Amino acid sequence: MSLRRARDRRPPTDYAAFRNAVYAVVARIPPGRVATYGDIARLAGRPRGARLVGRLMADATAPGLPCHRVVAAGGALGGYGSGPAFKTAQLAAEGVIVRRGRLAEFRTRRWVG
DNA sequence: AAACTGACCAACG
DNA sequence: CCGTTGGCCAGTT
Repeated sequence: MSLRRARDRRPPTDYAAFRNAVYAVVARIPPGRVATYGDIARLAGRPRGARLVGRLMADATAPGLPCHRVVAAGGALGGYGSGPAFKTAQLAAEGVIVRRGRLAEFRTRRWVG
């Protein structure tokens, strides 16, 4: 059989299914809690798909999807279509404080399913 | 078809 | 605690 790099690329996942899985996971993040793009990717079955999750969030049109609860690794804020100030405000409304682009208490606020 | 582009991430210095 | 670097993966040029 042909050698494949140990790096072991892509389990053959189809994008549509992955997208649905991502939406489903994001919808389950409780208010006042957050998950990272990488967390979502992993929970949706694509451990190295963090960037794809970012794309999906950027494209997401689904109303009511709490994409503001999806943040970057290490407790950084991560991006947001309507700007970081808006994301910060939405998090603040749930009691999650963001200072200098960092989440306070990220460790304990993080939701891992 | 090759190069570029992200709402990313971990390792390094 | 910053900034850089290399890797990631699908869409867009």
